[in-house]
Amino acid sequence: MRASSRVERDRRRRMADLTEAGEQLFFEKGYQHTTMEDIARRADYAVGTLYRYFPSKERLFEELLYGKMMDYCRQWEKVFEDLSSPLTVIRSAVRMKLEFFEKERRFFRLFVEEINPMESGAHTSVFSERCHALRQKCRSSWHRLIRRGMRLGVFETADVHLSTVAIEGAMHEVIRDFVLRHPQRPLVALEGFLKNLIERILKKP
Amino acid sequence: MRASSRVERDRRRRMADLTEAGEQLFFEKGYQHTTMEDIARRADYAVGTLYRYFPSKERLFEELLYGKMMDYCRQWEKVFEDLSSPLTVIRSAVRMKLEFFEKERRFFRLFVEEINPMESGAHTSVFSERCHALRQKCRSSWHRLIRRGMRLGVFETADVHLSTVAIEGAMHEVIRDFVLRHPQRPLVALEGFLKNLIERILKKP
Amino acid sequence: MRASSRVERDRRRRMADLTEAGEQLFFEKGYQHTTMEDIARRADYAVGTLYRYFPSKERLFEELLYGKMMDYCRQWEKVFEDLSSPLTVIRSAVRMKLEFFEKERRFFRLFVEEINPMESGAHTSVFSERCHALRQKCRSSWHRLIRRGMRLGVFETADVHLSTVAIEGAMHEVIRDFVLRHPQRPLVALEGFLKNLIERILKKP
Amino acid sequence: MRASSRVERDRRRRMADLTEAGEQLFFEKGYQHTTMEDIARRADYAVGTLYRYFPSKERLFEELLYGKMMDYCRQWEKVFEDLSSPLTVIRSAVRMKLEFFEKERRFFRLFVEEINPMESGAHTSVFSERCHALRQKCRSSWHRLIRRGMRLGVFETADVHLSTVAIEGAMHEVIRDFVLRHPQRPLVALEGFLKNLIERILKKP
DNA sequence: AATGAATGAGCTTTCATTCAT
DNA sequence: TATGAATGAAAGCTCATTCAT
Repeated sequence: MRASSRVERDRRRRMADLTEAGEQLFFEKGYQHTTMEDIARRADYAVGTLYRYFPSKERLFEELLYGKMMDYCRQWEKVFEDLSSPLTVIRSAVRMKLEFFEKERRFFRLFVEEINPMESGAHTSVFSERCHALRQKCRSSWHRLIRRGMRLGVFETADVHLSTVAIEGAMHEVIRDFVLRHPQRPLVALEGFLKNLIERILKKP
Repeated sequence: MRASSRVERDRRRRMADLTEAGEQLFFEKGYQHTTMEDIARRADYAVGTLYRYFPSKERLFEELLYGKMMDYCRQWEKVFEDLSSPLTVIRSAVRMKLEFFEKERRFFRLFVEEINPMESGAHTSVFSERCHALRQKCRSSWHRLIRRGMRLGVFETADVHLSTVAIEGAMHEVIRDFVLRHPQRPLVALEGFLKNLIERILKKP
Repeated sequence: MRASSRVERDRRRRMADLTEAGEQLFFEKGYQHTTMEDIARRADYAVGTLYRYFPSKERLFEELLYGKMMDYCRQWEKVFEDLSSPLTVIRSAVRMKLEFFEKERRFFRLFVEEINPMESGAHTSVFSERCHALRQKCRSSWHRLIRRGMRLGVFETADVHLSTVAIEGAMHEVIRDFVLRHPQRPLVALEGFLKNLIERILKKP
Repeated sequence: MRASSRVERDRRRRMADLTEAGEQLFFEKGYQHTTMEDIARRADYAVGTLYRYFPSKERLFEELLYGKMMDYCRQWEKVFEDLSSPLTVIRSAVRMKLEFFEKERRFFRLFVEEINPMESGAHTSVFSERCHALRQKCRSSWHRLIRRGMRLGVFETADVHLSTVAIEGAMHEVIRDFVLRHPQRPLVALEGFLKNLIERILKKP
């Protein structure tokens, strides 16, 4: 047990090394222009080794993506466990999202450039089932919050799912625009605007 | 002059043939999986001919994109020339967008899957200067409308640019979600929701 | 018509160049150890060109094989058109086979080493449908001849198919053994033995 | 001696485990498509261990082949020790061959698909010297039998070596054809045909 | 101007073998 | 002695682009 757990831990660490190298390179050169050899070299392994850990380039990418989404999701859900006023939760959610994307600025770029569109993916299979599931989970938190707000009479009655989608679309686009325009400025500058935006979308006047 | 204009006309027609073939195939198989030979064959030209009209695959794509954006932009601007109540203009704009994307459902799929993310394009050069310019132009119409609304006291005071970005992000995401969920239903079903959404974002309570 | 026939002819010639290079190399190094690049280089083309003519290495091999089998089959059938005494036909067939394999010594080596076993091919798909069909055709000639000989009372009654198979197996093994033992001696030395062999297998005592 | 013989016995057993696993896999997936890792896993050893017992994949295969050929040879020679009428010996030999191949149907498939052609082996070295030697030994039995038959005036005078080769070629091809056509039927069905075949090839009319 | 055969660098993936533990 | 992670050369195949006709 001792031994196998060390083995397992080492394996995890190596996978992390490799996805880390992948992340760097995907970010620097884009998914298409990153080769498996690039990644291997960056991580200081041989190509063959890569294939001992990931069955394909696509799956390596998926693993990286899933890992980040897990992190994000965990934090997101923690925020929504808070059962105080919906408006408070929204503020926390906005802040959490900005902080996460701040820390993962590189990943966010990757996300909006390559991953998000893959979701619709008639032509790719990178956005796997389990990634979809995570996305659903995050959206469900929104659903529950919005429904609670409606029951409390704080939020206007409207299509819950569409509202969620609209809010996410708006936030992502605003963050993206900001990142592109002000690559150096901290995202937290958007906090006020986004909080207001969501309130306006949801709140009973 | 006579002759050269006929020549020019033929040239345009051929370019249209080729971008049309490209559009079909990019939609069917994705940009990456469409080859120049595919396009040539579909349009019933030779590969070499393609290269007489477009210097590269990327530029062919760009041409296609630019053409669609021009169409879109022209209609968009016409809508915003209307100087009646901002709320009326919004309703027209929503309807126009939905109708355009309805007619160009294929293109819209392409847009959200492949083009939109290219905009940020550290890794591609498909979203050209002139495409950016068109996008700016469309956004400017929003800017002007929102400012007018503010002056009229109909709209709340807020960051004009960010509001524009938020509205566009929200709309695109809602449409995308709808298209994926209900590939057959007409987009016009979203009209009410979107109009309300924008009003809530902008209107003074 | 004129032009397209020239084009077609050129294409044929090029395919012949390439299969010829393939044949040489497959013979020299074996199928497995011959790379597409080897073949391209030998034929003085680029790898890509190879793939304009053959969709895969396997299919290139199959084409080569099929071409040879066609040649063989054509000559074989001509021999069996002769309706004189079955024993005369057998003598012609033996001579024809020896001459063909003499001319195509290289190919015969390839045949017994790599192709023949592929026929059973649980693990390969090089021996295509149409190759099977050709083999059937050749065997049918034997069938007909043997049946005729039986009707004429010259041949003993026995299982026609099994007899054919036995004769072919015996001939191929004898030729193979001879080729390996006496790489320089002409195959025609086997004529007498093989003719006798077949007669003994078939003839009424 | 005591200890080392136990060690030696264990070593034998392990080698048998490994060749057994190899045989299964070579049969299931073909030599080319079977990897050393497959074999190791099937036999429940580590890859490295495989290399402690066999210096290469090729040699592992050779070992397997040699083992089977030894078995075959031993039985074969026993049959030919019988000094009764040559025709009786032929009948026994046919039966023994059919029984052996029946029991080792898997191996026979492997044999005709992959091993037999390797013998001529310009391109492989699997059919080793010692395998050749065994084959020679088996053929020598035929030689002796045929010569005895000639001396006894039962067999026609003919080239002894070529006759042997012809008989073996015919038998193998007939069995192969039968196995492919009737994967389920017992090979013993061929006994009559093969015995007759050989008699006709050898017997004085 | 139109053609389409030719190019060849580049990709992802495989697997027999090694060697530190 | 047994292990199995690491290796890396080499394979088959693709396709944007060129250029002689």
